[in-house]
Amino acid sequence: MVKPAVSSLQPQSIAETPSPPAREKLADALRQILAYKDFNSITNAEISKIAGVNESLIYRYFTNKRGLLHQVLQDYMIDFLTKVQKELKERRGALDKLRTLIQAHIQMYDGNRVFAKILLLEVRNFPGYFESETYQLVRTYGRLVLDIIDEGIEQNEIRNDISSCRIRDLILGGIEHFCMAPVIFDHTVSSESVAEQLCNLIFAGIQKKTG
Amino acid sequence: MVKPAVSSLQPQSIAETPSPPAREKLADALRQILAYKDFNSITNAEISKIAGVNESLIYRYFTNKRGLLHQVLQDYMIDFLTKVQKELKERRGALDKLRTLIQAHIQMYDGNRVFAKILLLEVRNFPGYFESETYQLVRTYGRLVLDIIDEGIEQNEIRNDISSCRIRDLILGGIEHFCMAPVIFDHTVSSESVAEQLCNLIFAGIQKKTG
Amino acid sequence: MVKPAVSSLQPQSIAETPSPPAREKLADALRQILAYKDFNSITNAEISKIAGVNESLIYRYFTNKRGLLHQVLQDYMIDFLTKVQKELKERRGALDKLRTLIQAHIQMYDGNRVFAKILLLEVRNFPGYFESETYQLVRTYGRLVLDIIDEGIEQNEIRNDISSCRIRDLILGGIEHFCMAPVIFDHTVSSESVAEQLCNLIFAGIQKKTG
Amino acid sequence: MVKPAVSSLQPQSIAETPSPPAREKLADALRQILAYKDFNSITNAEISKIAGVNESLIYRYFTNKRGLLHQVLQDYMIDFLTKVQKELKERRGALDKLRTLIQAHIQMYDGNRVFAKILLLEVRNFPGYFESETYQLVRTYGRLVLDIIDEGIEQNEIRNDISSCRIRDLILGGIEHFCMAPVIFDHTVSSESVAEQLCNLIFAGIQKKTG
DNA sequence: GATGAATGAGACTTCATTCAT
DNA sequence: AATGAATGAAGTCTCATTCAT
Repeated sequence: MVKPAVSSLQPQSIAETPSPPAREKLADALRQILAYKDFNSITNAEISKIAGVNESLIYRYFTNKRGLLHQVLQDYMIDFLTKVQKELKERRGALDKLRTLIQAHIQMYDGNRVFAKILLLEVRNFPGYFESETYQLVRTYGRLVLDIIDEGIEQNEIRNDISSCRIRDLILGGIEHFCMAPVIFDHTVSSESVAEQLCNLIFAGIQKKTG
Repeated sequence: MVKPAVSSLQPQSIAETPSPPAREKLADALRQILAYKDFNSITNAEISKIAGVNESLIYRYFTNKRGLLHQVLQDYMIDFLTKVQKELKERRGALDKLRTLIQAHIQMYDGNRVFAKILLLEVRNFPGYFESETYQLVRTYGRLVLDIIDEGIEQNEIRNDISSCRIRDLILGGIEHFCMAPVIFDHTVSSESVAEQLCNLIFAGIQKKTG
Repeated sequence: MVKPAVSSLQPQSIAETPSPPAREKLADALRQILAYKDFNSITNAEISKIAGVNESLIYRYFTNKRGLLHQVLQDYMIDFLTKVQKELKERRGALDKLRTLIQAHIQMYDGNRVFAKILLLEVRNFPGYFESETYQLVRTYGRLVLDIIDEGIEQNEIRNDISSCRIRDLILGGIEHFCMAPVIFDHTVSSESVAEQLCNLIFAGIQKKTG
Repeated sequence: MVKPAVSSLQPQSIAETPSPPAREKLADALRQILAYKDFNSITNAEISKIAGVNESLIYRYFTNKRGLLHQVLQDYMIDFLTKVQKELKERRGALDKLRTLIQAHIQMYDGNRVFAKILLLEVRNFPGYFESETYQLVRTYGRLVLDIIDEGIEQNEIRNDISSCRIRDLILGGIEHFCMAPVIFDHTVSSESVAEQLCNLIFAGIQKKTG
């Protein structure tokens, strides 16, 4: 009878046995509706109606409505991480890698508004999120950025008098803050020029003064 | 009577006739509960019980539970804005002003966790927020930062080859991203040293290269 | 979603798929409580408690409390109409039919006080009632009476110098006015003798003077 | 804390010391609103706003909202009774008196829709009504009709084989039933011709067969 | 004679969630 | 693997009514 504790979100493990159709249909439906509606305003009834499956299946497959949201976010996150890591493999040097990452990040926010909205607007207000497996994936991404910065410091590309965490905060925070308004008010973004400007600013701040 | 549109949350105007005690009691109660509970988990019953007033007064004075939240945020925001503007009056030069502002901002997130949580976690997922009078106050703050940067550009303190908006995004985004984790996981922050590091980074990025 | 207009009380259609137990339980409960309490004094909580089902089911099955009342009235009305029509089939001649109908009507008011109270006291003050499907049933009954009178006029049993509507008003109004006090103050009625008196009076008034 | 028992309606006595203005304003306001709105949909706030006085005065002057309604009805009833009694003084013979009364009654329903609606639709569903002083006035009217009928029986104008109560029920019920629809759906009534028809019918039924 | 704040209560509405089948 | 009924819990909303001043 008690509300399930927040921590009981059991996002399904990443590799899954052949999904029963209903599972995928529900995730598809939520993605589709999130394009024009905020999560709180979406009802289970709506999701399952669009999915064409029974409402209770949300509970069978995703623990609850939040779990479904987290699953959708997780799927997007895995795709994004995979893509970024692939792109980074072709780069040499921390600054080059950062530029690539920043651009990919902004492009993602611009090109996948559903992903962006979930990440920027929909999950943060739910305390259980920060204990979820999904959040661990987001932290993985944060560590990836941190690793690049640390590599840059080691390679003398990046100044070593400032905590690398702070540098990462600036990069990710800058990107997020910039993208927030376009995502909220549905404006497009010229991702390349913005990435260029942000890199220009950040690199000027973090680059090691040679000589 | 038509249902009030989300945007009509009607935050009370700033200067108010002697507010009835109940109004203040409700706002106090919500502030108090937000210290240990997220907004969604707080019920109207809980708020009014702690306030020691009748539940329906939430609707009389704040339209609904969200409106009460927005009012609380607005009260904090007004205090913060007033404080920052006062401090800025004693500063000369854009960089000095930015340093003052960044430090005040971080100190606020550190010292007033309820304010910080509302701003960083609780309001963004509600679409009506971005049409509220409360959000306009937040934008006022954003413009304040922008004005300082523009002043700095005019005075040749800050480089003019990057949009001032981008600079602002970096500053505010950096602050927010840094403060996010401490706010979520209830860690303290050594606001001075962090402000110092962020200023150091940002100023290196935005300062006009002389010569 | 727009608030449902009063007229959309949506009484369920007469022939229904196997009604879920809860639906019937709620109707039963209201009938039971109406025996000793007026509709306005009955709360949703009381109805659902006696029904042993959840309060919200009132809204699922009947739109609202009024809708439940109308449904109960409609069920009674259908039974009554069916019974009267069956009895009338065995009668020949308008006056004979009227006598049968008048007696059945009074007997119903006497024997089913809940039905009587709803019809005489509880629905009239609600404007939406007169646009409801339930009210249409009541009008159907009115037309039935009218048809008998018209038949009587055609067959020269009933005078043709007075509008048949007026005759119907007299019959139905007389019955209602007579039954009002017994219903309100819970007195019994000797329906046969009263029906006899009313018929005697009315028939004397409406009969065609032969010769 | 308990709801006042229905019987505690204390309609003000008929002759009153010079009414404070507010009292009359409230009654006027209710009369005015009842012209286009049913009693349940009218709020105290609305009444007092239109009256231009404070809401609480309803309680000072009329015990509660119902009391105000009853007072308005009572005022109308007194006027009506006075008028009818005056008209009757000029008539001789029971049938003549009944004709006068029936016509006055229908004319009242037609000419004063607020009075009609209160009497036909708004008070009956409130159990306390039947214990109120106001209802006693209505019964007074009923007795007046009865007295005329009894007089007619004594004078051999009216048949003596039927209870006079039954005759009264037929008269008053017939009038009410006829007027119900016009009042509900706001149609006008040609009171004279209707009165004529009803009298024609009723008199044919109740007249003593001479010879 | 009057006011405005506060109260209590109940209707209404909507959901997420659970459960029996 | 799925379904539909039922539940519990709040938020929302609106009032009549009371009370202190």
